[in-house]
Amino acid sequence: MAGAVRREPLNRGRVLATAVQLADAIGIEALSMRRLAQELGVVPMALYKHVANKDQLLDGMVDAVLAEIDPVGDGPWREVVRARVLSARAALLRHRWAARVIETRPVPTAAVLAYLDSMAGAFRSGGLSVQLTHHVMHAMGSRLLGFSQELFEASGAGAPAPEFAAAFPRLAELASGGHDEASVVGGGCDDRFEFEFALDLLLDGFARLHGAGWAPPAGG
Amino acid sequence: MAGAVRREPLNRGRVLATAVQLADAIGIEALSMRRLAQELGVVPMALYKHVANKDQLLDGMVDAVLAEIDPVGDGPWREVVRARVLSARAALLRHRWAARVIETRPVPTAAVLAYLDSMAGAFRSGGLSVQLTHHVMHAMGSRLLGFSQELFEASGAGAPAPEFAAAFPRLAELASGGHDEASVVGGGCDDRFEFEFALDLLLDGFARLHGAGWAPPAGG
DNA sequence: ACCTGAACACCGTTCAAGT
DNA sequence: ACCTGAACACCGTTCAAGT
Repeated sequence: MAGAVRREPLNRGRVLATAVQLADAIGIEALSMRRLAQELGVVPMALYKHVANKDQLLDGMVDAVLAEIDPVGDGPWREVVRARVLSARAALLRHRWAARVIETRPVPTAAVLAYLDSMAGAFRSGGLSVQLTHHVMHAMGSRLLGFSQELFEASGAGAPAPEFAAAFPRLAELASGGHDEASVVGGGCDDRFEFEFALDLLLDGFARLHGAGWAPPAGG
Repeated sequence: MAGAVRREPLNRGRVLATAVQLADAIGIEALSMRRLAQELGVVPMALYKHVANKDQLLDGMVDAVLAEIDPVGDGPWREVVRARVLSARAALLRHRWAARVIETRPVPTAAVLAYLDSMAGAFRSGGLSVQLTHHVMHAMGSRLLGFSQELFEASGAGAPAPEFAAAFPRLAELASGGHDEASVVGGGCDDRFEFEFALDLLLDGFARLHGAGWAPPAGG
């Protein structure tokens, strides 16, 4: 107990793990280098010995989240892809800020590329041609990583306000009628159902094209 | 010429129009209230008479871009939706920052809701049930507005670097083989083709479900 | 009615030191 | 080798004035 307790020295892993937890807790927009330093009981500049700058911190945080996704499994390509995407989705739901950060990063990290590479491999191993796999990867887009941005938040409350229904009648009828009662506990909508609906629609489409011997359009 | 030239007074429209142009020119991340004020030859605080804060400025900019999208046309729902989505895509390509800002806004503006309402109306007018329209709107996600985030930029150069190909062989083969030569001028990939591939796959899937009398799953 | 100036509480980051 | 302190050039925004 003589003098201050000797802090265990920082390292990159501790910086990243703390950044992930802190972003989970306070949101990504509130995560600053200064706030993170404070959380670690350190002066802001101490972080720069372990992380080149804030961009590299964000990249490291993304990689930490990706590391939580299950590896590709065995079986028919459709099931392999489906299971992995849902595993990715589970990881991103544990860290709500991650989808936005991934979208925002200008250059993908090696871990993101490795993930995408393994997904392309799953389609190719299933027998899809290079060309079809290329288009399929684009068509999946962010769904490969288990997310797709929502243009309108589920917005909690069951029935829309009267002014809303008057101004946007088509949206209002969707909000009230989109799910049968059994699946809507307390109003709102079943995000997992919506995600799987689109995912399966896409996978069905890919399977159909593949089964029909899809080839690039002749003209160009 | 006696004294300073009298500046014409600011108004909300001029603030928003200048903000849109400035974001086109310098990028959204460089667009600050201070930089915009400078562009208008005015002190930063002058803006706050016409726009409550930066969030409201961004909302106004989004609405300005949405106003460039063609209204819904006449015809079969599939064609109506397809044409409108491609019109939205054209508007968003004119303002590359807009997709990111739309994704980022926590609450949709009235103009965004009106747009979505009209798209829901297009599906409903085509005879799709409320339930199917609900899922269809979710499945379209940001594609309703003509964009879908790319996890990897087309990344210009035709053939991937050798180190890349070694580390990510499945991605490398897609990069080189994804398009036939006629459609790939100078390497890279045809974004419009990819967008329409996914769009048509989804629309085909919706039409198939609708034609087959799709109803919500029995169990819940 | 519209614009200004100074100030506040924040950012990420550089540089030159401390132990 | 690792951490610190002071400083720089930025943010968005409030408040109290100016014309």
